[in-house]
Amino acid sequence: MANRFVRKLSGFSKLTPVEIAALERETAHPRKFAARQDLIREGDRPGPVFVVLDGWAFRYKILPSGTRQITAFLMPGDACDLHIGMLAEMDHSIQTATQARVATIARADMDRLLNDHRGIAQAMYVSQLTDEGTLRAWITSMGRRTSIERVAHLICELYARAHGIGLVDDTEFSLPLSQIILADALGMTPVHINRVLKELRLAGAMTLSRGSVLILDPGKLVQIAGFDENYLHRRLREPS
Amino acid sequence: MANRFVRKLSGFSKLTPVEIAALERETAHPRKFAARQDLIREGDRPGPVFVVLDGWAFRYKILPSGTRQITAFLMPGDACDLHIGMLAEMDHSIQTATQARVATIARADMDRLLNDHRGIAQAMYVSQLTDEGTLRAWITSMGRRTSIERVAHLICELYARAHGIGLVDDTEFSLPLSQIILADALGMTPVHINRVLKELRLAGAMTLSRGSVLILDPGKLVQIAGFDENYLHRRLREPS
DNA sequence: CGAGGGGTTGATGGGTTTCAATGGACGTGG
DNA sequence: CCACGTCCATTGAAACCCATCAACCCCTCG
Repeated sequence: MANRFVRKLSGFSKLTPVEIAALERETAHPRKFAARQDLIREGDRPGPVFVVLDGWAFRYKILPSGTRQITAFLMPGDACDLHIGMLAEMDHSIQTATQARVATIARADMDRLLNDHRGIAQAMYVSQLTDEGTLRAWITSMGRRTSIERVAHLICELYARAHGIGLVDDTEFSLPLSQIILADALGMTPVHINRVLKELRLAGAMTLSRGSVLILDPGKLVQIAGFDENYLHRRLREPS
Repeated sequence: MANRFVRKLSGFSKLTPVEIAALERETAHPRKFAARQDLIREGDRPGPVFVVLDGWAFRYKILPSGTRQITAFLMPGDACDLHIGMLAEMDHSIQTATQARVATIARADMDRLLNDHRGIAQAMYVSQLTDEGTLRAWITSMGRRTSIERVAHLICELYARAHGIGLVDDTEFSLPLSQIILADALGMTPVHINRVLKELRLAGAMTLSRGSVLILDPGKLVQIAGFDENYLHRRLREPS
């Protein structure tokens, strides 16, 4: 059974058995990290590419005032930027949210993967465009959606992404993130997140408890969020 | 004299005369667009890569309610994503803000540029990482900065970017964007943008009038914004 | 000269933050 | 096995930032 990374990339491009084997070879020796550990910090000189195989992590920035803004969640299968090694320094930090298994791919190995395997390159580039689309969707949420719409939209996104890598059990999936982390991702206070979650529960749309989301009414949740999954680019382009 | 696109890429990687010539050849025949014209719309099938040589454009998304969120500004020298042609459909729209000259590079030509010229590939990848860093900076602004900090931060960013392509005249630069456009970029209302600009003017930090920004007190503006330009990646990585 | 787009200012209301307090869940050590 | 500390979830009350509504001005352009 392929690991989550292979599974995710397979969703973006048809991979040959040789390509799958190459990816699994490069991620065969992950390292274990405890929760709340920085993989890399803003200002650090970038090293190898990180690939999260199990557990959750997030990208974040700290402001002069000390407040934190989370800019992305990394779930199993997600990787940081391919060309990270070209930069002089990181412009953000990455931290584990839970215990996690993380593989690293050295710059030279990454270049070889991209050059030798057309399918891998294609999948990774689409994956990168999806990450950018997600950043744009987050900006749109923060700028123009109300707090309840924002929360609903994030849950829809995480559900769709978890579904893509086989992490969803019917209408339920594991979301081991505290309300404090959700607040820092959505630009809200933990207090208000709590009230909004209560509202979504009372509306019969969804519940979040003990680290797991239960979707009660998918249609209602999507409608509240105004969710359109096109930015996740799960549909492959057909040859013209 | 090299065009703005070449000038911008030169800031990210040392380009050989051959590479510069190749870039100029590919962008030698720009097309003129009037203001307020969509270059491409959400849902469209992507075509060639766009390169803005003169004038301003922006990426945006429209929500179900009809409100607009701008997710990025394209100033002279900026391009849309390199691998846009791999996607089945666009997840956002791009529109000119002013009259503009825009070149297009076909997918095959772009692949050739990237494969044949190491310097061009490097510059474009760093440029892409910069775009992503900018998206993260915007998320951070929208989530955790007050309205005056947000406005100041955006102006700092645009100043720095304009400076990089030689568009700044000492402490002044052209910013042909209406307060309505700024509002849709910053997740605020035009009314409130207006009040914040007044506040920045009264504080002696900057003024914006008749399409041009005048920085009165750079230190004060940077301090209000909490601006750190590291995410623009203007410092090249030194060999290890 | 009228129409339309953009900039400016005032008054009002509401969505979120802030401050504060309580209780539950969990792990650790006595 | 229970006491204790810590982290997190939850709820209430009050303050505030910003959106909303509305009016008026200026400028440009057909």
